[in-house]
Amino acid sequence: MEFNFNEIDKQIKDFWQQREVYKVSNDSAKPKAYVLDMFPYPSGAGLHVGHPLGYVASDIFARYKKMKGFNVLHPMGFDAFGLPAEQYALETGQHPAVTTEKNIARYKQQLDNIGFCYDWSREVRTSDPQYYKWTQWIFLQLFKSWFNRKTQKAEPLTTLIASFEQTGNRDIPAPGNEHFSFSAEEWKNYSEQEQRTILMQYRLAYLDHAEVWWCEALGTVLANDEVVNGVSERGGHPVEKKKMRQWFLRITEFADRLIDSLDKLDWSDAMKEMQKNWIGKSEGAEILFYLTPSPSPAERETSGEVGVKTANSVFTQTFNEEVEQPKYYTTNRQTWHDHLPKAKAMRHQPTEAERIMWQELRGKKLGVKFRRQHPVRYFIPDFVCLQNGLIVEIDGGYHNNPEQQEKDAVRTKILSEAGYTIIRFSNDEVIKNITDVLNRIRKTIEDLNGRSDTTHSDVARPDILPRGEERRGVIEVFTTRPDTIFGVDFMVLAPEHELVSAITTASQKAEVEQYVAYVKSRSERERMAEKKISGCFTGAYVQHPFSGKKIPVWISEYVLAGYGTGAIMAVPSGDERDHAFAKYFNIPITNIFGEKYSGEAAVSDNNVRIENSDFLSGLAVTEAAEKVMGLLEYNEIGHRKINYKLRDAGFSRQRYWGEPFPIVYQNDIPYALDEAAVNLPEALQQLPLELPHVDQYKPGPEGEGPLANIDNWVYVKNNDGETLKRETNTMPGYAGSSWYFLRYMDPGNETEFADKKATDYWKQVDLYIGGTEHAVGHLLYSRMWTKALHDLGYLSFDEPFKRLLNQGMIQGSSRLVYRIPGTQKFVSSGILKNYPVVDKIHVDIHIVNGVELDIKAFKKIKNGEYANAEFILDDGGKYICGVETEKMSKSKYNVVNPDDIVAQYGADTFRMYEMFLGPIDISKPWDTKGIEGVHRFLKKFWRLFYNDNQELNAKESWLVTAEKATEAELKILHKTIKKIEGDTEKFSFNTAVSQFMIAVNELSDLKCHKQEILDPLVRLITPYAPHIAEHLWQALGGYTSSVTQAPFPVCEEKYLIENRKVYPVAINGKARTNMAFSLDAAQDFIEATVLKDDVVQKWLDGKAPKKIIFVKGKMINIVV
RNA sequence: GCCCUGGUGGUGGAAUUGGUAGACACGCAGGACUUAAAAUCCUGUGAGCAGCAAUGUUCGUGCGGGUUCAAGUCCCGCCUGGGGCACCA
Repeated sequence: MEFNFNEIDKQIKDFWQQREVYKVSNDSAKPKAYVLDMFPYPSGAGLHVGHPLGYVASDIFARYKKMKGFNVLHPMGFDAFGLPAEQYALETGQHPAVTTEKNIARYKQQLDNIGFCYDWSREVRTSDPQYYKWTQWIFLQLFKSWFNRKTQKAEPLTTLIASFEQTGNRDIPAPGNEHFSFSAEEWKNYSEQEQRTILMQYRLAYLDHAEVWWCEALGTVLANDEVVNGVSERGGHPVEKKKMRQWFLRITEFADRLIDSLDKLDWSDAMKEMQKNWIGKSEGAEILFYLTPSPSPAERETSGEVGVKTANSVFTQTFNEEVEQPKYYTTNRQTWHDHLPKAKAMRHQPTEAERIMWQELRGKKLGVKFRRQHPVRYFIPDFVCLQNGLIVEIDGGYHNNPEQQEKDAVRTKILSEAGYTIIRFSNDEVIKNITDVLNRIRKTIEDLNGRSDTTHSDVARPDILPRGEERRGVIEVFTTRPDTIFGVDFMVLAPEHELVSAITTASQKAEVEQYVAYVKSRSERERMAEKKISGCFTGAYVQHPFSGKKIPVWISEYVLAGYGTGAIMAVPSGDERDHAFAKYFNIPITNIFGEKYSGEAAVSDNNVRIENSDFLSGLAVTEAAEKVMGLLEYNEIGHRKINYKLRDAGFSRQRYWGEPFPIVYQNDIPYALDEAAVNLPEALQQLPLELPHVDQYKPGPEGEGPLANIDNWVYVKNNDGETLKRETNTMPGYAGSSWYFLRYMDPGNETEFADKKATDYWKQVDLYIGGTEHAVGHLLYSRMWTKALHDLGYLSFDEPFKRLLNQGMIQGSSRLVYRIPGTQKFVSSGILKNYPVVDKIHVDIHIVNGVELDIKAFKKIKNGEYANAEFILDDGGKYICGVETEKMSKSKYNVVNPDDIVAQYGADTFRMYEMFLGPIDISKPWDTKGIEGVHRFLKKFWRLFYNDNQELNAKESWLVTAEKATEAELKILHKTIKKIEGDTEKFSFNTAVSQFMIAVNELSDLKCHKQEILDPLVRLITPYAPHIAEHLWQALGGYTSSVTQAPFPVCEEKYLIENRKVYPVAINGKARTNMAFSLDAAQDFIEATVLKDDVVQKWLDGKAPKKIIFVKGKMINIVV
């Protein structure tokens, strides 16, 4: 009987379906295993051969675990919201729900063709209202929660509000707005609107502003993907960045936990590395640099610290130009605001010495007005007389230690540079001899009054900073190398930094604006990848906190607004990009590395000593950094800071086909539908908030999504008759995919996203298989959602995927034709070198035979766009296409449909061939050649059971006997069981397939048709080739159960024991001969025997061996 | 640019993790069966050199160095393919 795979596939599928062998129960005495695939987006192109690679792997593993006695959850579903369906709707008018439904039906059929063991009763679809009801619900949990940094957990907002009412936010700074503080009293006095604005700064799902690509011509917001070479992909229209109000998830608060709990996970190091790098934790310091008037011509000439005019005419400013002087206060407004509460607190708890001193100074007792604990610059000195710039400080006894003195020296220096005079007294002096102290203060006041030119420029106390006003007068930078602070030669702000327009001088204005406009058209990636250096001087200067040097402030696209503070201190001698920038713009470079710095390249080595750096000279990098950070903190001009590359996740899309937000706005303040404050009718509070039907998918006004066009949906009336506005954005693709693995556990639940009992039973996904293209995005978001749900008490675990296996991508092998630009002439790839400039055009692989183009078919495609094409053929008279390996996608016309392969070779061949292609985690192009080998193997396997002569019927051709198996046969079987089990456990599926081939080859050679061998062999191959296995299993025993429920065979070591080993014998590491020895032979005996060997003798050539290396069970090496 | 990952015969890949490089397949060549084809089976197949041959011998895992008795595997420096870089999923 012939191996008729098509018939077998069909029969076996029916057999499984009738018996519901894949139905999974949440109630079982067996141990559980959860094996999950990343669910697909059902695209219009259908499933291609790349998708099943991971699915086959997980299916094999799931089946294997089942046979090993586990209750296995192995579900499948669809990530059904997304941009392509909406694009398609825009083009054709077909509703995304309709096309999605159609695509899903096709996907399911394609998946079933391959024989996966999914329990379809657990299918989920993210676009199903019964599913996204819970996506919306989880969103609201995030909206109503905050991250408590003390407990490192998400908590309901109620705990935050309780804390505000008790102590204000002094101990709980708002993420990203740490300077903003209020008291309990103030909190209670805020209006509801103000309170909600504050709460928004804490919510895990919050509103903020962010830039999106905006295309005026299309009237829509575009995805990065839709912007190609700086213009829209559709139509090639210009695009620019536009700020819009968007939802965000505060994933940054979870950054540390996302890093730390990676240790608990069984993921590849590469994957963990990628996640860590994405989160990008780096330790360093934030440092304040105060703006200062530009240096005088004299300062410029003598210091030589400022660049001169270059070819790029960046220093076009003339030296005598009047630069607008910043207005000086004792400190800038921000610092004042930051310090005032602290100063007040200090006033209330004076030390004994301070109390005595204040009694003597207050009320102009010395003739001048003193203030106590009054912020000046970065400090809060004890007593200040603003009239003549005198500061009186009282030090504790600890100021005698050298470290403290050094810190104070810096403080004194900064204040002196600002024009203040500082006198210090110790506690003892004040307490024991206040008269003497006061005399000295009087004397100093007299001296100062006698001085005609009081140089300190502070005039008055500043107003308290209004809430929300940005920091002015100071540039804050983040650096990971505070040790290099004396090497700072210039500052660079991101062009979109909020201070840029404020600090730019009149003469630089035009140039800066031009540069900012240029950058606005550039994507972040372009900016990072750009090798060409560009930038622009703002005309502004800041003052170095330690040296007082005046430092020019530039802007450049290599500094990104979103990272750190959006500003850097540039140290050309220590940073490659800063170095290139300084060289390009001719900015003088300060060398702080001595001989290590050649003048040609920045010193990237961290194992150096800092030189030419005042109090840091001679220190190693880490010592210097510590010292600087200590000084910065003590003097309040900066602080240690841990910075993350990770940004909060943008969570809105100006699109139609996604989950609507269960949010309404009242007076522009967002509320959850069910919040009492907005008083919506009961019916409007219910989830799901269904996506309304639309007939048009055109974007709404002002870049809003299509939902904004539906007035009768957007505007709702509450019970008080007020009109509220709905959120018109929808959620992004990753919303639904961030928690779908939970829904599979309890897919039909109407009252919860999943029953706690179900999540407690299935817990984490034991094995998650998917492509590396999701390495960061999806996995990071899922991890965050799981953590949040765990913290809020809904889950007992806080990591979703215990073990992760990344399948490599199956790439397409694209075919290209080359057109001479502006013509209809196509050049064969063989003679391409004669035509240096050509357009590359993808052609459908189905009209290419190997690499030869079917010219007739080509002329017919695209409605005859190429009907008149001419071809410049190569010598063989053929048109040979170019070949490129790239992602398999519809747009590249390189998609191979698994259905075709299954029809031609059967599902089992397809499954095993995908596995045989190579290691699961390696990317490889799809290539059908070689599939014959796997198919032949299955036929050969079949012939162990049946004579495949077509004329014989099943009974006549049956070969299996009840004969007793030989030692040799048992050895083949058990070695195969061992290898398959080991390979399956470690996902080495390609070598497992090859072991099956070896076993079948060997058994065929032995003409083995014995049930004793073949019965376990059939069970062994079941996970890999379930259809043929089921058929043979039924034929073998007429079993009533399915082989998929049979036990996996067990390897018996007793058949595998070897007592001899053929050793390779090497001379100087090169194998020269083989010699067999018993495994328990003594080393002496082996060495002696080996040396007698003819071949060894020949290579020894009479010389005595220097050394003999014998590794038991491995090899023998003789060193001559 | 940054992060991750790969590079081994004509091709896909294997190599117990430092111990005989090329398992298992594809392809190709030769042969058997057949009127023929398909299917199946057998033999050979990294390259060079020597030899009628058995065989011997040198080279060989992207490139250049290094460590080691021994390197595809470890270290340093390059070249190069692929994936990701936050609105494709």
